[in-house]
Order: sequence, then structure tokens, then C-alpha cells
Amino acid sequence: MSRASERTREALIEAATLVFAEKGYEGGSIRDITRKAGANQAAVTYHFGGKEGLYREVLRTAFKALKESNVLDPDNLDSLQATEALRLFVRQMLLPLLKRSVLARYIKILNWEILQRTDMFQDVAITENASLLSSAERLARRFMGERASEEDVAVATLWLLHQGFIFVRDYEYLSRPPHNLKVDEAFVERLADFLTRLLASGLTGVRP
Amino acid sequence: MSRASERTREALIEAATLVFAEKGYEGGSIRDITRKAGANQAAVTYHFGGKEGLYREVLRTAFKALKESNVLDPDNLDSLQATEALRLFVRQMLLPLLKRSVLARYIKILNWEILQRTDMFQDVAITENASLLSSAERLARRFMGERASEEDVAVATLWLLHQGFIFVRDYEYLSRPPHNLKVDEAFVERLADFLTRLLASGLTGVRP
DNA sequence: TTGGAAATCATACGGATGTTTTAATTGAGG
DNA sequence: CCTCAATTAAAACATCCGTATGATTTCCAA
Repeated sequence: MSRASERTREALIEAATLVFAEKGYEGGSIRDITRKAGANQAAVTYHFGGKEGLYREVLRTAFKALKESNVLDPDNLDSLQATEALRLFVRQMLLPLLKRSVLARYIKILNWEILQRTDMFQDVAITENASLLSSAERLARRFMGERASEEDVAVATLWLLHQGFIFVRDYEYLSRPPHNLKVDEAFVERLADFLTRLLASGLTGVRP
Repeated sequence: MSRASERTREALIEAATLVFAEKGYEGGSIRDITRKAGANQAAVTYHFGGKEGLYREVLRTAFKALKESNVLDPDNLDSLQATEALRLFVRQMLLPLLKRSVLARYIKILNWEILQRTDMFQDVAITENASLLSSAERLARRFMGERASEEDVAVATLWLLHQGFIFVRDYEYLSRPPHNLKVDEAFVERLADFLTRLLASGLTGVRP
């Protein structure tokens, strides 16, 4: 594989990350991606076997990056005080609100997967051992205590996973009338705080 | 308008309700709908002026039915004790988990609108005076008290709206390994209970 | 019974999508 | 320098979509 070939390969992945983050898997088109990457349509089939293969590669990259970012690493979260870990988790999920981070795009893709799960996601999530889920589950367990039933933990985990995504998806709704919220760093900080207290109180409060 | 004509019109609306509930507005195709309704493709344009018109009619029907069922009626919720109102709200939003009810399909469509808001939804929501949002906002306010800031209320309202939808969307995820939850009436009842306590505790707990 | 509007029908249209084909170009090893 | 496989390129292909068209049938009032 030559240098130039490697370059188009990476350009495709980068462009695809952008497009898939913005429009989701189904909504993102090959034509759009290849135009952004300055590559030919056929290059996708050639390098990745098709749209699915390209997306799979994007997912792989995303999981790897999130894992290496350490923020969502379950062991890392375990070492923190429960509420602090929860706050970190929440803040990470709110990152796309501030568009700067590279990770934001990956989390946006994960959010799309919450909307409409693809087959590829299941595969990659298993092979790459997505720590997101296990982080959420461990967090839920810590707040709910040992005596919580498996059903309750499953429900709470699923619940926890969605809490950040809500605001990422609807941040435009918040920033328009009638709410007119200014979505800046200060807001995200306040929101993370708000959510952390809300979630912590919600998770611990459910015990009879 | 003849009797037979009325029948195809209603068959189209019914089929469209089914399809849109399952695949959303964009994902639901005219060909699929007309096949299910036993009607011709052109019938959609003839009776409703196009896909948008058909969807608008489905939304109108949905809002009317939900209103009559008291789920979206804020005044009705106001007349109940706060936690009871919250429980009712939550239970109705979980309806799609039990496939029996007709309302279940309508709520599924509302859930799609949470994911990807259509222009039609805005229009119909206003003209039909559908107050899902205002129901949620009033609920949030009751739990958070008078001293909560507008920002907090806006955030909490948006948050509340999503709580039921999470589980409807990931129904399949819960019922498959590793969780294997049996999603029956008893489960929905437990889930509604769980969520109600969780939300109530979360919403009240945020006050400093 | 019949004329004309209402309703249905099969089918075509224009545009989008992902994929395939076939030819040209590139670039490294002999 | 030449060769040949790897890579890129442009265009065609097959399939979906929502809509439009024009012919045909159905229906009801005159």
C-alpha cells in the first residue's frame, strides 16, 4: 500500500466521521463523503468494500479513541468518588455541545446509534469492547447499592446512557425561543452539575 | 365523497399510522403504505395532496386521540396529586411497550418526532393545541418548586419528555441477551413505578 | 339510462442512493 | 526504461424514492 493510497484511505475515514456524525449512517451519503475527502466514489468500495465497511472503520476508530481518552474507562471511573465519577461521565457525554473536541464527533456518532442502531455497531461494540456501557453499568451499581436487582440495574444503565444525549440532540431546541438558552461553556458546566445532582439523587432515591 | 372513497382514505391513514410509527416519517415509504392499505400509490396524492398531507392527517388523528385519552391534557394532570400525575404521564409514555393499545402507535410517532422533528409536527401541534410540552413543563414545575430558574425548568422539561421514550426505543435491547428482560404488563408496571420514583426524586432532589 | 364528476389504476418521470464497470494513471521492482 | 499490479477516475447501472400523467372505472344525480 503506497503513501498516496494511505492518504486517501485516511481522508475517507476523516470525511466519513464528519458526515456520519452530522447525518447519521443512513443519512450520510457516499457522494458527500468522497467529495469532502477529495476522492472518487469508487474508492470507498475499493478500500472498504462499501459504505458499511467504511462506517465500520469509523466506529472502530471512534471506540479506540474513546478508550484511549481514558475518560470513559471504567477502571478510571472506579478510582473516583461516586458523584465525581458520575459528573465526569455526564460531562463527557455533553461534550458535543461544545464542538471543539475531536471526541465530540465520535460521541455524536454514538448518539446516532442510540437513535437507530446499526448492525455494524453491535459487531464493533462487541469486538472493541465498548467501555461506555460497562462504565454506565458500574456507575449505576455504585449508586443503587448491592441489593438492587439485575433488572433494576439494566434499566438504570440504559437510562443513564441516554441522559447526556438528550441535550446534545436538542441543543438547538434549547437555544431557540422560547428558551433562548446560551449554550456556552458555562452553560454546559451548569448543565453537567444539574444533571449530576439530578441523576445521583434519582439513582440513590429509588431504594425503598 | 362516496362510502368506498372514505374507506380507502381511512385505510390509508391506518396503514400510514402503522408504517410511520415503525419507521418514522422519512423512513416510511408511500409504496409500503399503499400496499398495506390495498390502495394505489396515486391515492395518497389524490386524497391528501402528498406524503406530507397524509402524515399531517395521521398527526391530527393522533393528537385528537391522545387528547381524548386525557394523556396530553395538562388540566387533567393538574387535578391529580403530583406524584400520581407523574406516574400517569410516565405510564402513558411507556404504552408502546405493550403493543395492544391504539394509543401506543401514536406515542411511538411522538417518539420519532423527538428524534427528528418535522415541520408538520410544529403546525399540527399548534393548531390541535397539543400540550405534551406544557404537560411536561407543568409537571417539572410542580416538583421543582417556584424558586427554580427558567433555565432549570426548561432543562428539566426537556429531560422529562425523554424519560419514557428511552425504553420504548430500546425495547429490543432490553429483551435480548444479556438482559433478557420479559417485557410484559408486570414489567411495564414495575418500570413505571421505578421511573416515577426515580424522576420524582431526581426532580425534587436538585434543589440545593 | 345516461352524462359527467369522482375515484382508481398502471405506469412513467426525475432525482437520489450505493455499487459496478471499464479504462486510465501511478509507482515501485526488475 | 519497462512492466505490471495497485490505485484512481468517470461514467454507467440498478434500485429506491415521491410525484405526475393520462386512461379507465365507478358512482350518483338528472
